[in-house]
Amino acid sequence: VAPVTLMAENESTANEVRIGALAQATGVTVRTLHHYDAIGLLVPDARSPTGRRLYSQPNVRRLYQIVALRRLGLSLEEIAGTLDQNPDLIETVRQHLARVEQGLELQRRLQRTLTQVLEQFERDDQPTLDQFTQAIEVMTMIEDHYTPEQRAQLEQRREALGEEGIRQAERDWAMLIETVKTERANGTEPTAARMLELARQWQTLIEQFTGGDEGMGRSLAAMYREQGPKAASRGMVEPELMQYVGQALAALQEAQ
Amino acid sequence: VAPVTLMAENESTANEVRIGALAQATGVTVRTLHHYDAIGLLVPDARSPTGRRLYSQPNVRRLYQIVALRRLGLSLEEIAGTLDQNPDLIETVRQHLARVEQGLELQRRLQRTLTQVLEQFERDDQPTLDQFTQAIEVMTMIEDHYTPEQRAQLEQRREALGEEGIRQAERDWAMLIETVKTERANGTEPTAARMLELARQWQTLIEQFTGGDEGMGRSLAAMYREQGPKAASRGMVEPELMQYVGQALAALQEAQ
DNA sequence: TTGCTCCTCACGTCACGTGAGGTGGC
DNA sequence: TTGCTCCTCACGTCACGTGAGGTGGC
Repeated sequence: VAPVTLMAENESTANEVRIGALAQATGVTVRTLHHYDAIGLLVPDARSPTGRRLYSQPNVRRLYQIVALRRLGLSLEEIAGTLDQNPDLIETVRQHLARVEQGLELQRRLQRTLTQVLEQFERDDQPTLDQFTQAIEVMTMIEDHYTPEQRAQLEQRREALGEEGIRQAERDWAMLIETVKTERANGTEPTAARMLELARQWQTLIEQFTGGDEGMGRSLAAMYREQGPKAASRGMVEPELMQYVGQALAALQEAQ
Repeated sequence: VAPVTLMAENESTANEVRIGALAQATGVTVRTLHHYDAIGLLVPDARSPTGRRLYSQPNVRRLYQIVALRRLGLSLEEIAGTLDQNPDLIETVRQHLARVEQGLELQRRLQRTLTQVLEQFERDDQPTLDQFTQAIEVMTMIEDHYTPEQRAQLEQRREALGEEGIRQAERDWAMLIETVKTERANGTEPTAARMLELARQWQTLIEQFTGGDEGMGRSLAAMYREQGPKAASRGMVEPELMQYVGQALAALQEAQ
């Protein structure tokens, strides 16, 4: 029996390749070929009497195709579909390209967010975790709600203001919000004269931020609408307070 | 017993949040919070007597931090490390940015490969799978071995040649290779006059491809060295034939 | 009694990597 | 007898999604 077995194994080497040789030739691992066999993507045409996988020439050709399509980033399932039901190849690749480009856009966004966050803290000492968290949320919100041009404008304005200017603006806002809160707690009507004056200040601060640009104003408004006042203002303004201020702003509009 | 239980549950709502409310407030799913609990990333400070998770204010704050860091694309493990052993945050982000940029470069490469492959077949009828596989391998090899400038040059040359020109070049190569194969099979010495003439033709075809550019020639040579003649020539030239031609080219050099 | 919230398993995802334990041919 | 190739399980990866089956408070 032994010689016959030997013959069989020897003869087969003519046209059939064993797994190790195939792996080496195509640059994939033996384990990968096991996997492709298991999922039915590439099942060797034959087995030796001792159970070894024997890959035929068509098997080898198919593997080259698999490897090539894998380079394009297609999933094994898509590859199987492409090879077995050969749908429109061009169309498959076109769709895949579209996916890749979407992914690229997301990555670029992430890159911008990371870069901006870094820039903001690079010269500072270590920021606290909460400062950091805030910065990330602000950056993400800006990416979500402003166009590239608007983002460039915001960047310019920040540079023009400088660190001190930004801090001053933050203080201005904090003070104004505190004052409004007090009035509300005291039961002042939103249409009262004192509140109209505060609403005017509110408007001025917003205009300082938008630079009087209407599109910027709309984006800001959309952000408050979609994220809610609390998130959009980084926790500084509760929804109820926003509504109160909204009434005062409306009254101011009418008065003008 | 019942009233006591009720009291406990009611009292706790003052400062502690249940999982549903927390999920809604932060925009994550309940399942995600379960997961963070399971891996120890965010373990609620308390449980109600009936086993419900009760998140304290510090728990909530931590979740906000987790969500923010997750937006940057950090893994949960990295987030845990950042929050618990607070290493240099800036440095962590800087390294992450570097990784993201590496990924971007790979994606851009893939995008180029896909675009080129598409361009090559878009106006044609459906190419065969093998033509397609070949094109992918060629594109990948070009991405691997040529600089962006060289790739632009190649692109220009292709456009200048036009489809017919490219096909002609391919025919020229195929014929020359066939002729050389025959000489070799006939036992012609690589230094024989007939072979020197063929080597001269070989050189001319290479120069046609490189445009006489030295850098391009070096890249081409590196490609043949690193990938092997068979892969680099898309199966047209076996290593033995390449060696034979190499000897003829060397002899030609000396003769000149 | 009927919804709603919450609980704990537990499997599945994608493409393999990495042992573990064993067999067959030089 | 010693390497080397090959074989078949089977667990692990990452961050959850998605049921399955059950409980407690309005």
